[in-house]
Amino acid sequence: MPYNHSVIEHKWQHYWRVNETFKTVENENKPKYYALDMFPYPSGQGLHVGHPEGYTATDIMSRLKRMQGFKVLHPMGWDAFGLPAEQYAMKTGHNPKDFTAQNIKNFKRQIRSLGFSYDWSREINTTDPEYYRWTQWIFEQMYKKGLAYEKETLVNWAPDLMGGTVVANEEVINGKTERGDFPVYRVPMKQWILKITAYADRLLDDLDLVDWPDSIKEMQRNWIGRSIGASVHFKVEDSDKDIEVFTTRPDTLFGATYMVVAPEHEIVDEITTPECKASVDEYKASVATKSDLERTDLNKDKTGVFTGAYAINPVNGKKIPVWIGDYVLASYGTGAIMAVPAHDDRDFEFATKFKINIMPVIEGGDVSEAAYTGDGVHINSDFLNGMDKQTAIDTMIDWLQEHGVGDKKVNYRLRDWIFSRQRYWGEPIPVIHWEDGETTLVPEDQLPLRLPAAKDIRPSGTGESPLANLDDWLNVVDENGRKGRRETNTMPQWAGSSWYYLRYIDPHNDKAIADKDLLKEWSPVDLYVGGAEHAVLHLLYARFWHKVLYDLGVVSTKEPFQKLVNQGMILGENHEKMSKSKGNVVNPDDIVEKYGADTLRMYEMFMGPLTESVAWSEDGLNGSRRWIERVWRLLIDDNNHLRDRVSTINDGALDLVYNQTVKKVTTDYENMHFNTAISQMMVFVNEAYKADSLPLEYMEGFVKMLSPIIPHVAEELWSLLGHEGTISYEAWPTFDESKLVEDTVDVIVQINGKMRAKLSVDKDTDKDTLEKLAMAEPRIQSNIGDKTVRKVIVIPNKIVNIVVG
RNA sequence: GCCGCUGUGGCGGAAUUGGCAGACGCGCUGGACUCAAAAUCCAGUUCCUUCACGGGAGUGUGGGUUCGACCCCCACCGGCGGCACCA
Repeated sequence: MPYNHSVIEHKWQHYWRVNETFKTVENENKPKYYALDMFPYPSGQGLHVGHPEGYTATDIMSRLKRMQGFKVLHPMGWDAFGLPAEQYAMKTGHNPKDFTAQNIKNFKRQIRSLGFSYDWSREINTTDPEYYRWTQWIFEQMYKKGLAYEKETLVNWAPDLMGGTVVANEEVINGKTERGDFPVYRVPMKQWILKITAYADRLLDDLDLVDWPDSIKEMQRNWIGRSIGASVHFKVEDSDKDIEVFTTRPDTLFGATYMVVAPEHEIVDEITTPECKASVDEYKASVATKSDLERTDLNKDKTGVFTGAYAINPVNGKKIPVWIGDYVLASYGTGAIMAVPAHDDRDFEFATKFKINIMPVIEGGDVSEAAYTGDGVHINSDFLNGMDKQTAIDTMIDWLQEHGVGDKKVNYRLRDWIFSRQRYWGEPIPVIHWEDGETTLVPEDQLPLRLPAAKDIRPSGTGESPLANLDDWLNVVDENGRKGRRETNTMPQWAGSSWYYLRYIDPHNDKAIADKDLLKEWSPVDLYVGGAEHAVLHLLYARFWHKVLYDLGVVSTKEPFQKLVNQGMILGENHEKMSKSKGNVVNPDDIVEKYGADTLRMYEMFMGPLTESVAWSEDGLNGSRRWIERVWRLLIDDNNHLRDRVSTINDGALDLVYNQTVKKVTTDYENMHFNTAISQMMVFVNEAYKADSLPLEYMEGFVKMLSPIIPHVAEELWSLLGHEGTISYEAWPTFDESKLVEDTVDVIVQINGKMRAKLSVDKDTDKDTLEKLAMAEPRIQSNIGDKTVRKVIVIPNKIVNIVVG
């Protein structure tokens, strides 16, 4: 019978399900392996062919490890809060809960059809109250530790998104929202904030502990953006006010010829002179209405106005003007800078435009042309004269400390995480605001604070979430009759995904986020696979929460994800990103139906390295299908019986290639080089087709090696080879090193580095013999001709290179 | 602009430590099987040159180190990703 994917795949998926083949067993005396996929947001569009690429990779690793004697945790779940469900609900009047449940059902059907070895008894869903109960619990622990606080702050307000909502810095791309591309404005609002900056150093330094792609580590380092410098205090002339600045170049303090303060800085109104008040107010107003995009991208031209005030440069007592300008950000450092136009490009541009004095303090460059930002000998700098940059920096910091006007200081580009969202479909923040001004947490024993059912979700119109419309839920009264109002903000989508990998370890625990011993047994995640788009957002937040839980004694590892792999993108056949509008989207359902899940899995692993982006090819897919059929025909005849060629007779013809294949496939799998592992198995099959007899032992080993990639076919072949039950826990094949040793080797003979002949000689033939044999080759002789042999390099078993000239 | 990655046949991609460039697959060409076609099996397939043996060129470009470079170094060009007034 020819290979019938549909019958086989249904048969084995059913078998795995009823036998609970992949149920994780705890407390077994085996090494553990935790293989995790980034769980999906169950969108209405269903699965995309990009999803199974990463899922297949972790599935191969899970199946390999089981056969290598590991206990494996390989779960799946749903990151199901999120914007699209709420948008859909608002548009249609449906409930996001029902809509989400329906999408999950479809996603689960699709994922199951691909034959992944998930332990579905551990499935989690971030929108399940029994799950978000613990998301809220973690928030409460943060609140108690002072890591969650409310503050009136400048937020990224996107009035056109979902009836108006606040988005995190990380969700703003070029001054527009990541989702939907709406303009973002900076407005003050009271928000919940998580103090991620308190962990900045550890988030940076502990990157050294994990095995992640360098690019991701680098992106996180840049995002955290630690810079070391100094703070310097400048007195405002004729006032008791003081302006503190942060600078990485305290060595250039003698070149500071003016200061700039962010327009939003509170000191602006205090120091602005009456003559300048009108122009300052006008400037502040114009800045306030600008979106971030207009302040940055669209307007590279520097703007600003003079406040009328002067500050005193502490190092030389000179009077310098204080300006305001929006090129200084209120949110970084102290919101004020000392400007050194001679040695900073931005200050140079500003000073040139406003004709402010430019004073060089380092030799090199020409300050009439451009700022000089390189190293050099300091000049015009009193006690720093003659020093290089680093010496001058150290000397100046000492001076500032001695005179009490400054100190060494570290600053971060990373800002605290604005955690509130003005949305319905998210975890309610478990907080009550009382009429007397007190703010309390919902007591832990009353968690989860459930999201109220709502038929009609509408924007509140006030900038608050739709929860503000739901009076029954909103208003509370305590035992003393004190009235309170629930927090109407909900958590961002990143909340549930910041700790889900822990819940899989003990998903039904109603006493704790997970049992402490089980957390110890399974942490950390050994392999985490997902897209690079989460490089900073999800991965930084999850690391932050993990460290908080570490400090609370909940988890025992410093880092959550030991090894991280980013799979590449699967592009459309036209080499462009798959999208509906381009019409190049491939639906996995169609592929599974027509070719089978095994073909899809095999093709996605064979098309190129896991980490690279590769274009889809229907021909390539078809080739994978044909190879599976070729494997099938190698072993199975037309009557669905094992071929007679498969027997216990071993004539030795396949010894070498089989042992090579076991060795290469094993190491390639372990290094996740699936494309080359497959090509080695293809080589093996090509050899097997030429062999007279197919030793049973080798065929069984081969089927085992196939099983992580094409598990349904492998299970069926395993049965046809005469075995009962599943192949999933059979011992991984081993190779015989002695069979890999060949007695003769090919040695290349080169002339001036160009290959001219090949010698087939006994292994370990000595240098002299090799040289003589090489010289005796007719082709070598004719190539040397009448030229002089200058030198002969001989590397036994490899090469003879004859240098002539 | 800055940071990181990347560049190999008609296509997807291999090449462990500096040692046969192009494994494996797709496509294409030829042969076997067939009345015929499809499927399958076998063989060939970097380019130029040669009937052939052979010879020459060749891993984005230019240079360098080396007996020998896809691999190491320098400069440049193209592609992808990230950051982008962060003082």
